[in-house]
Amino acid sequence: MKREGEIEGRGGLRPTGEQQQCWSLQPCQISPQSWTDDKKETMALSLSADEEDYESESEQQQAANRPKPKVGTSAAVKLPSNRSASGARRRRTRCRKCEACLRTECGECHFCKDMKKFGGPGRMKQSCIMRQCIAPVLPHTAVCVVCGEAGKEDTLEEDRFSVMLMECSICNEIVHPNCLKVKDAAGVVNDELPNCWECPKCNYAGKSGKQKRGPGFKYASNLPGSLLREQKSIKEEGESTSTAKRKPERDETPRYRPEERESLHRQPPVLSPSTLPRPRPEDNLRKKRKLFDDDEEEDFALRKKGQSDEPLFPRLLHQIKTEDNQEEELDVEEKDSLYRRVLERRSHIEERRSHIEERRSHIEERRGHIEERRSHIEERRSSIEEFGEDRNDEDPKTDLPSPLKTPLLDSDQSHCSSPQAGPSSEGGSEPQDKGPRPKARRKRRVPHKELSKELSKALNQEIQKTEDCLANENRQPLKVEPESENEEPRRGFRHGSDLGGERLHLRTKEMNGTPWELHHFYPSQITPLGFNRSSPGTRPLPPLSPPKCVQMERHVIRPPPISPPPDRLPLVAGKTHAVQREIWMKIFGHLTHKELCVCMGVCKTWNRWCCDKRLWTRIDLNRCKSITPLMLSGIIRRQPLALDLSWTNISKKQLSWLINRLPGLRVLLLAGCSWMAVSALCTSSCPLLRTLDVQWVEGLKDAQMRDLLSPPTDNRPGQLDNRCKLRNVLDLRLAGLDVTDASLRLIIRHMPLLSKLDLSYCNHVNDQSVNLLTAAGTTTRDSLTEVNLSVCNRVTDHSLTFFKRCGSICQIDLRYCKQVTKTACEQFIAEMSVSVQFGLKEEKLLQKLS
DNA sequence: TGTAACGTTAGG
DNA sequence: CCTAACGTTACA
Repeated sequence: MKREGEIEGRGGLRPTGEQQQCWSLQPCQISPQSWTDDKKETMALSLSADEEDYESESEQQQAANRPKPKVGTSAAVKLPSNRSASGARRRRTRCRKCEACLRTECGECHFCKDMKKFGGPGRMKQSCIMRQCIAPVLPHTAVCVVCGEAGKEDTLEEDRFSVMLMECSICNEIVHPNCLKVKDAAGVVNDELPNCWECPKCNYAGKSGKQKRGPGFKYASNLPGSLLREQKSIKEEGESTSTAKRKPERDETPRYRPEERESLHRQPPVLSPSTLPRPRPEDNLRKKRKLFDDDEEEDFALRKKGQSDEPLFPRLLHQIKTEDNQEEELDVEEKDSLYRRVLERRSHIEERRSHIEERRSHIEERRGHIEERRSHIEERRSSIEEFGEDRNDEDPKTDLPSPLKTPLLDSDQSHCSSPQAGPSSEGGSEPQDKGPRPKARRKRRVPHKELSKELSKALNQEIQKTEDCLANENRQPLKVEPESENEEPRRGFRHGSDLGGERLHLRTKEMNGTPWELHHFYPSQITPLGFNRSSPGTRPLPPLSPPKCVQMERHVIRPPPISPPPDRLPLVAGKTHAVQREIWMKIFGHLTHKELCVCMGVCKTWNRWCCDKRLWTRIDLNRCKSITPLMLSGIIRRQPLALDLSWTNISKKQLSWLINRLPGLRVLLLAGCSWMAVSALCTSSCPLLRTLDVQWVEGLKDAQMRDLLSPPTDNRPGQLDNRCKLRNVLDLRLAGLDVTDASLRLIIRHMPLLSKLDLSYCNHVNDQSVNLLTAAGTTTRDSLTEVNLSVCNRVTDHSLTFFKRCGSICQIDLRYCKQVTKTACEQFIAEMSVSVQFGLKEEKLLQKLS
């Protein structure tokens, strides 16, 4: 019943011209301007609640300019005593219960500033942005147009719906559903607004009114902190929210229900349900549902988004929350889109944050390198001393502030873990607690501006020397492709560095790590609220805009140190700790990455030990919203074998840069990334890659698959290799891609070792595809051990006969394949039992019994 | 198209 | 009566 893209201004009710004709009980006025909205099926309707006794001069004047509505057959009934007469819309009022209503005015927003109490002229007469009611209610004086009584939902526990007042968003009539004569016709409840529906009369007449919104939308959408802007932009960009455009997409790609999601071992994103029935007149009256449960709502909002002050979000959640299954199914799409909007907003903020962070860390990095260079000189002077020194010796705790307490980290933490972090935190319209932070940050930066040009020039030279020096020493590239040099970091450096930060120098040097490494390794820390894991089934924001990685090129990478780490922990007076490094390593092996990061802050030796790549074989940045250069360098330093960058908005450049520096990478997970990013694999070689996960990569189709599998375009000397870049891939995950047999042919040809293939949710995959994979002469016929074809609706029972040809097949996942029957699976088991014993682990999930 | 303005309503 | 602010129009 809800359709996307219907967010509109506070004007709310906007009947179409057609409706307007049937709509005639009250004089209504259509402004000329509103006709332009007609295309969007919207037409402004100026209605006063009691127009019969309200005819202001201005209104009368205006009326002359407006097209007059056609008056219906029935005479306009003036019901001065009954303000709920059809056509006259009751103004809604605050619910006084919702999160927004319970807030106090922010005093900072546009409207607050206008208020007299905040020293403004008081002309705008609008509610504080932060207080715009989520669930505006009918006024207490509203009564049923039929029986003239008020809503009685409070008095009756049972079937409250029939006795509560419902306002039709089309004809504006307020009635008790029970008081309606036509009982078998369907009313469609608008679950975005309390007591709002499309009444049976209007619904039966096929009128489609726009849904009323609560107050606040008109303005909120244009002010900082509003998600509505994003909604709007979504609507505009590619029309992704329009049902018209979504429908074909829906037909192409199999979608699934939330409950199915759980049962699949991988969790692809929530997409639209395959069917989204638009409520039709013949539908029965919707079951009433719990619309506004504040507690639950708040709780949910907190869980999903953090303690946001953004008023829209709880509203969005209303839409998500439903009680009956049918509704739930309907809402998946809505939920998806809503979350996308939320996520989009969030990612935007994250992006900006990370940008700031990047600049700051860049400065840190450079500082660190200057220091490192110094320490290199020191090292040459007395390498023994270098190894012998204990951190405490050279840097007593009294001098070195705890990393957690450095301003930088303070601010990092405030970034990352602030429960306030959220869409609304950006625009400065945030109330109360938001104030000090930006100011504090600005304060820190004040001295930066005092940097003299000469000083910065000298520093830059120093940095350059350091970089050169390191480049020579480490035989590893220190700078990434310098082609897109950007002045931004330099500026940032000039204005943004704090030369007095000797402590920072020390810290950077001592830790040989970055703030990120030490404290931000994990997404749960990086992203506010640990949002990354909270909604496993939700498709995160498609990486529309890759992170701003302009600084990346300039970001210096510290490779793993060449000199072996000390075998024992140096103590004071040249003594060493009794426990050997390898023992420590065993202990560290039991720690989480987060804990390792803490350990890295303990001392220099631990710092090096904890960076041992054995402890970091798998780095998981799944759903980490922004991948910063510091993270990239952290990854390089640890040289993981497995890297999970799924659902991140990593850019092509970043990924390309990474892969080229991770020659030993075995597992690369890029689910849900953009094709733009994934295309980095086309030009880079990762010969040892065993697992490649590109499921749900947007825009990855046959043509892209061809690029991915064709020999590298990179023809640098020594890299000339006509073989497929991914020739050693054993495990390929293509779930949710629009790939056809053309891609499968390429895979068969170029991935001779392919053992596990995930084609779930691939709508184009059919029996012929299975035939290809198992055809005589293909390597996949014998190499395939696990094939996932779940939710491939074109696959039928026939595929099972093809699988009989597979020599090594151990698992065939045909769950949720509509055309695959249980009988066929059983038959497969029976026929295979001659050579191999198979069993059904789940319905249509065939597994070899060992 | 976005925003300022304002008449008027709702609640107390 | 007051204040708050909804829903609309006018205008830049």
